[in-house]
Amino acid sequence: MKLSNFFIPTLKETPSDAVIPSHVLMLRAGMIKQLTAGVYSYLPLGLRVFRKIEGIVREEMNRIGCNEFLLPALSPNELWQESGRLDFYGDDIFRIKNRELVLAPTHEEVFTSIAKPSLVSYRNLPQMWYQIQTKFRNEPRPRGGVLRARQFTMKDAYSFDSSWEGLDRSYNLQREAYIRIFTRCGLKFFSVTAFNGGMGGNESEEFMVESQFGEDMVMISEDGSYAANIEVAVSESVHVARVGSNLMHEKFHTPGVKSIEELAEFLGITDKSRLAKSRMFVVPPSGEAEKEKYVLTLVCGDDEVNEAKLFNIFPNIRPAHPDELKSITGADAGSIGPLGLKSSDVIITADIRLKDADELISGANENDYHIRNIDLKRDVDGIRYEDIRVVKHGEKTIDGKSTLRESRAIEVGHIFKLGTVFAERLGAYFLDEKGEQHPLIMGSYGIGIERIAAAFIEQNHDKDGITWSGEISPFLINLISVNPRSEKVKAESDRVYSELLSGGYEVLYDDREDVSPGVKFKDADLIGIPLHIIVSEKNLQNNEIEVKFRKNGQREKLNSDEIINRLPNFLKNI
RNA sequence: CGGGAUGUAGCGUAGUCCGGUUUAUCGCGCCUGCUUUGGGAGCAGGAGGUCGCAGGUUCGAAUCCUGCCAUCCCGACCA
Repeated sequence: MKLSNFFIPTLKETPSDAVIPSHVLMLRAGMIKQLTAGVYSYLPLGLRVFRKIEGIVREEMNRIGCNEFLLPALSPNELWQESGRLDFYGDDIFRIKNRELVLAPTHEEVFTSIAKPSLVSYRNLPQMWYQIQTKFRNEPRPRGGVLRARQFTMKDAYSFDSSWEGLDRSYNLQREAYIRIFTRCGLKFFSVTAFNGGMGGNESEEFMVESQFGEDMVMISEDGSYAANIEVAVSESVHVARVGSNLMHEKFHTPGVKSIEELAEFLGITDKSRLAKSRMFVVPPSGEAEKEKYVLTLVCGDDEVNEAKLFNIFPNIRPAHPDELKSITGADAGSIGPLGLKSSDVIITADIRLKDADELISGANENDYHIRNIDLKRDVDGIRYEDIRVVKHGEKTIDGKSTLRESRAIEVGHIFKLGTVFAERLGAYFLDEKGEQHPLIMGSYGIGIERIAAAFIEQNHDKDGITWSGEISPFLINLISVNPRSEKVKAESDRVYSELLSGGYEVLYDDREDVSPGVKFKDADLIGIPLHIIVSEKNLQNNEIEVKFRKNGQREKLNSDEIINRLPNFLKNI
């Protein structure tokens, strides 16, 4: 490709809207251009990278016997009502105003609707289907360029099995394909156990790239034996010891005390573990016959409730609104607790750290009053103990052998075992060997195409620009004709270019005549193609041309035929 | 949706507090000519603006007031 007719609008200055390195560099290297918040045009150079990533994904999906589809982005409301997700997604789904259609944010429904009339016998199973397609999500806050966009490309795959063992096999095939994909893309990555998002199913793993600009918090053990999204992470639980004094609980006046910090200060203590922190949640009714339920959570004063963990115990749970709080407890936030609740429909759930703890202090469900000497074992009937707290940096792993470190990461892929939720909701059943009907057992597997590119750039850049390597580089070689106005230089660069092309190399040829050498070198470093070949008057006097490795800046001057002969070796080292 | 910030040419910006020699600043980029060609060239000339939008105050508004819109950041949210 000749740069003189390839459109790469590089920018000398950092656009003021971009903050994180991958976003800045994608804009500066002319890969993408923002159209509106969270929506990007892919320019020729960026598209080349995204297409390469798609190519790798496609190869690895095909390798495991996954069938490529291409489904529409437009999708009838009816289908989403059937699965219950029109309401579930709420404002996050784009709706078409003049038709009963949505722009699909994902494709479980549509794929299942295809499976339903076709995968009707165990003889049709298993099947694995995928597509690489544009997704639309009305993200409340897009950020980081293509890291979180409202329109983006996703590889989404779905498996259909007739048994749970079959699901395990499909899941593992996908899992292995993911490892090959991210490895081929040149990412340093790891996987973590993850939140299933409340969509049912059991096992779920996210593929993560560690980055200070990532949106996910993960807990990683120092010995590498454990990694989990903070939403599900567990640690060795340090129990609050039972004192056994059997002191009677008593109410006391705490004027103006609203937070655990204020309570600790009021009491003049620093250890907050016995200050039981209470929060009220509401569980919506799951069926017509059911009533709304309330859940009061208790964690140590120095802990936080993990709402994702809570969601797994109580589906669709949400925090109570202030007015609900008042009517359920009789008090406002800051004064609520497990004793003396106004409503009798409250399930009290304490974190396992507080199992059978006593001498606790909590709100009295009366503004400006707290109660001391609460004994959960003695005073709270029907209390449940669950792991509902957020794990903290520096805690021990659950086996006590290593220490957990908190880190940020970019999620580039997510695989999980959906189970039968969708098949049941959409009525996709098959007959087994005995003629019995069962719902299809599904798995769902996603990869963010642009996110891989962004994550790669986060891991591979320096002060001058991107440092591509491996299979996703837009080109392998950047041929720079330092001064093509010189007949000699032009003739030799043209000759080298055609030799490289006939050798099957992907070459970006900077043949621009009206641009100074400095601009060419700066652009080459910014775009970051791994190997530069430089043809200049100076070197030609010694009958030489030059190779430069973008990443480490190493250079070598040699006769041009020799360079071309040694290219396979040079390219091995990038 | 809460909190913060910003909006001036393709990009980056000065001016805004304290309204008036402002014909809106400067750099990059762009156009023309000449020179230049190993790290974002030099000289000369030139084009390019509803100062986000709408209203208001005023003799006079980029500047003050009101409303709206857009973009970014933090948070909430994000199977």
